[in-house]
Amino acid sequence: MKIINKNVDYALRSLIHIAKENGQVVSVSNLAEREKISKAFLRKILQILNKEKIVNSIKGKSGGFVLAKIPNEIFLMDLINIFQGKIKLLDCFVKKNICPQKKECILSKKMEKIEKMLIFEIKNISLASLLNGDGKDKPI
Amino acid sequence: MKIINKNVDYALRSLIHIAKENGQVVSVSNLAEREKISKAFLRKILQILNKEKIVNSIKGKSGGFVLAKIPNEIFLMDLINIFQGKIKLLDCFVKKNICPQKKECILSKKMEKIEKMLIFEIKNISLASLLNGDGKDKPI
DNA sequence: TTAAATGATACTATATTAGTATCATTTTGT
DNA sequence: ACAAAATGATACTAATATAGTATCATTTAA
Repeated sequence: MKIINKNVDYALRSLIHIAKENGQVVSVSNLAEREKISKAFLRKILQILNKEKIVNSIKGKSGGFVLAKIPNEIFLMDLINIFQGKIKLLDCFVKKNICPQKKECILSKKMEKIEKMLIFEIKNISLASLLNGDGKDKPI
Repeated sequence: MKIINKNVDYALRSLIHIAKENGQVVSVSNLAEREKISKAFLRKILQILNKEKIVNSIKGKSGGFVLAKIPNEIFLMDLINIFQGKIKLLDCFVKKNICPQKKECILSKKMEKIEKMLIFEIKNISLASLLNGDGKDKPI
């Protein structure tokens, strides 16, 4: 059971790559070749990142992508939200209320707590912190 | 993006239901009817829980299932492991080492930390704590 | 003016999850 | 004795999500 899928994986690698170019335009061809990822697949991912304003695109020959934000304003959480949808530990429990004998479902309460904690932690992982290696994330 | 699937959902409901019967044998027919879940699907789930020694089965007419452990020795984590496999935030990052310029992949380190925390929290959610509503789990 | 890039979008393939069905065996209740 | 009601094992189908490919249109620098 993996939590993070390939879209997010590749998106993250791409962003790391682009960030390291320090503002220079990076094309999908370039990225694909250097990261050894299918070009067609990467294109789709970068197009989405563009729509979501994580990167900006430069059209035409010698075009490509640059970051649309500084690295410490790009979070792993954003990528997960974009490519996998909002994290929910469970769909059903809260709605279906599996412990109906209680005023409030105990499980759902516990889950909410854990969910919040998980989201809080992931939310703090910025691209910057992955780049510079100081392990520091943007304070809240 | 949901983290917990239907097998785990239904397994948990079934266990809660069985636990409340206080040692009385509960058949799948009974469970299915009362929880409004497909009988065939539930059967498969209970068979797995039996193999995994979470419940014991009583064969033959008026047979069914009882808990094989006391409720505070049954954890949500067990169910997730059984039905969804071990939780991993990522498969790929650690192996593929997406930041090869570093001695150790920063992302993978961060992920490991979060993963451990998540597992720690989930590990402590016992069936007992969902039943009695005191919110207390078995201490470690 | 053409080659190399992205934009939009439709399509296919694979894997996972969800759900159904069936035959065999066990065992209680009549 | 034996039929009914249960589980055991297992194979199968359906639906959904993930992964990956392909194509035509548009843009723009060389």
